[in-house]
Amino acid sequence: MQIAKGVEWATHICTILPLLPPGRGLSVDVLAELFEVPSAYLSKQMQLLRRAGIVESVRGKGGGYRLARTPDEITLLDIVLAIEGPSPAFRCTEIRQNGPCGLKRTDCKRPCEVASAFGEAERIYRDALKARTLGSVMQEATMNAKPGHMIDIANWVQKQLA
Amino acid sequence: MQIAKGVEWATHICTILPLLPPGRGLSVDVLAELFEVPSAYLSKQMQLLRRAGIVESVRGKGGGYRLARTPDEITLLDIVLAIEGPSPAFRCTEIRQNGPCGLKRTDCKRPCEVASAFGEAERIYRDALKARTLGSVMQEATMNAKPGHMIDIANWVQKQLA
DNA sequence: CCTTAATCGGATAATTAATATCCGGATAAA
DNA sequence: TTTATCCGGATATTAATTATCCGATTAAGG
Repeated sequence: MQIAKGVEWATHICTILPLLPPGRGLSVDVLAELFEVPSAYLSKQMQLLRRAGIVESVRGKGGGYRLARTPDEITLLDIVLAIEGPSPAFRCTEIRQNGPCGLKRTDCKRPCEVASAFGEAERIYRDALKARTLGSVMQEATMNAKPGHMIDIANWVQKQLA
Repeated sequence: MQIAKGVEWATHICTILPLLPPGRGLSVDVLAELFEVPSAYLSKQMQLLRRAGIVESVRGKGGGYRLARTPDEITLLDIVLAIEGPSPAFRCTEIRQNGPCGLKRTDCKRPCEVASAFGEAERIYRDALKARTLGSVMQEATMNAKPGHMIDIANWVQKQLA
């Protein structure tokens, strides 16, 4: 069970975007350089974030990406769902309907108990991600950061805009 | 993020094994037939369960697999860890150390806040799986099952032993 | 002792998912 | 018009999952 790398990238990037002056955006190339990730692939991830309404894009010269909502209105679950899609991690293949003792379709109105159990755990997982906002992650990161580090980033970002 | 199919198979199989007479085991071929899953691959999954101490194997003629503990002493987390291994789903690649504003290794004593947030959600997920025993899943399945279905399975299993 | 039925574990192949790149088109600023 | 940027489709590469095969070992039963 692996979470896509794009989730890590997207989350870090979303913690950086609020450092921008209002109305401006950061290009994919700048973001890719900031975190040393492949630009063409990152571009795909940013498009997923945009379709999910987490970031918005400005096309053309001087364009780029910026947050579409405030960090407090973005949860980690939003990011996971944007990058990985909505399908649950546990895939029930209904093997209870297989084999010599398999149940008939009509006897399977209720979900399989095994699938239910894993589904419930996954619901709890998603609730935990839903309860964690980007804002709270940023706040924690700012508190723990080496003094001046956030300012360094903000300055570097500013320089890229010119 | 996908959970291996083997987790589904293993869980269903572990709910069947307690139907065996004490001291007997079911062969991989019989188990594979019961659920219509590929026998050679299932064999690998059963070996993983054995190494995790969830089932025990008896080699040679008349041998097979049986539970190594009571269903109440086996949790869904045990099965997931046995099949998927212990590594967490979220992989932190320390991208905070990358790029022009990257932190130095020595400034990264604490875990990254992004990784911590996802790690905490995963801890909650695992706790949920740990709280769910095979016994409780079996109990629920028995209550919801079509009357006589468990007996059908038990009878079919008996027949295979002969 | 020999045959049969079973697991064990290593090697390997096939399939699918994740990661990554490229390019032509659209858009907007200068 | 040129330049910088996102958009989306196509495609390639790499890794993970799924699957198979086979020789070795073990144990039961005649």
